[in-house]
Amino acid sequence: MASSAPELSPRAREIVAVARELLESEGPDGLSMRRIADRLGIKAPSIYKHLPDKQALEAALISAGFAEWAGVFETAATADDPVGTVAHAYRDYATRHPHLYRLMTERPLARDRLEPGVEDRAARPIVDAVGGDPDAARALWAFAHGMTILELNGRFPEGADLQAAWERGVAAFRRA
Amino acid sequence: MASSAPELSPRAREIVAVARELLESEGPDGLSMRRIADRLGIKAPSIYKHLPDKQALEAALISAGFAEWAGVFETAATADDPVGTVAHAYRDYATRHPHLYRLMTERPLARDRLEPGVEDRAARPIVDAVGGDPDAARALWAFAHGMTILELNGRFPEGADLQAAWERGVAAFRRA
DNA sequence: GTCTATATCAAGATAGAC
DNA sequence: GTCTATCTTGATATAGAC
Repeated sequence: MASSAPELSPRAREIVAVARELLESEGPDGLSMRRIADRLGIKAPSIYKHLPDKQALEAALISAGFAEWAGVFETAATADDPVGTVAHAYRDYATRHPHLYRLMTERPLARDRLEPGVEDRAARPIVDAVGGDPDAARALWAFAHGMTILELNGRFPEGADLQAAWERGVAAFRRA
Repeated sequence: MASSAPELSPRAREIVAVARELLESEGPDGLSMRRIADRLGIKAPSIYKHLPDKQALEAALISAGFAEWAGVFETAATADDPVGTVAHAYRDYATRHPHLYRLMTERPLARDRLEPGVEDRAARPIVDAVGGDPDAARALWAFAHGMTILELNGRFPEGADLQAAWERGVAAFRRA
């Protein structure tokens, strides 16, 4: 049996909130126990009285991100053009939260430390958007993630028309 | 003007060869100056007599990877089903060299330290495969990279039929 | 071409006092 | 709930002798 995340104390929640601010404003280097403690006006070891380790902190941030995905995608999946709207929502979220997006997607997931069910809740609207086929949903997700992360990494050529590339991919998946 | 990579001495090439073995067999942790030196039977500082810094080492590995991509994709792009064949070649390369694949794709590219032209040579066959449209090529690349890196990161569910997901995506891009 | 010694930095985490 | 002091680990890189 997976263990799943324990409830967080109010103080732990404050710490997670500060961690998120730091991650979003300064990137992964901001997400160190010392930097978080500095921002809180305490010392790094004190954090360990409220959270067992750094993974717990990251898991809380990732769980929150998935919950936000679920909300955004659920709305998008009910639109006239579900594939295009979900893709747009995906890109929009990643653009607004690039560092959190990386944290959520760039490494293996410690699923047993997440809030139970959040990952599935985030995924379901994408399956719905393509009409219920999980294989098609995975392909669409791969396209959206690839566009997103390659753009975040500056991997497309200087003058590339990424809007056009998104539209090409979305059109392909809309048809299929 | 970008500076581009200087020629490597024979000894530097030996170091790069060992670095590649270590990267492929042990992953990114194997790619440390100390581990490379150990394998060569020398001390880490000695490496700096042959290569200016670690970035030079990585750039050499990445340039080699792009050159290999170019070779594989050029063959694939001339097949009956260029989109499917290029996608298959892409997945196959990443499966055989997962750690090098990560090194090549997961971070911003230090383009001015690469062997000039290799990146373009690797990209051209993909553009050819989709009939010359760079936007479509970028979308196809994003799909292939997304499938690849999400699989490497263990992000698809346990029993997911990834072959089916690849086929779904390829079919969509073949049509478009 | 290689060595030793060292600089520099930063990270996560623990023990135990208050 | 927070502190100080410390452990442990790891990395890239430089100076200068041989």
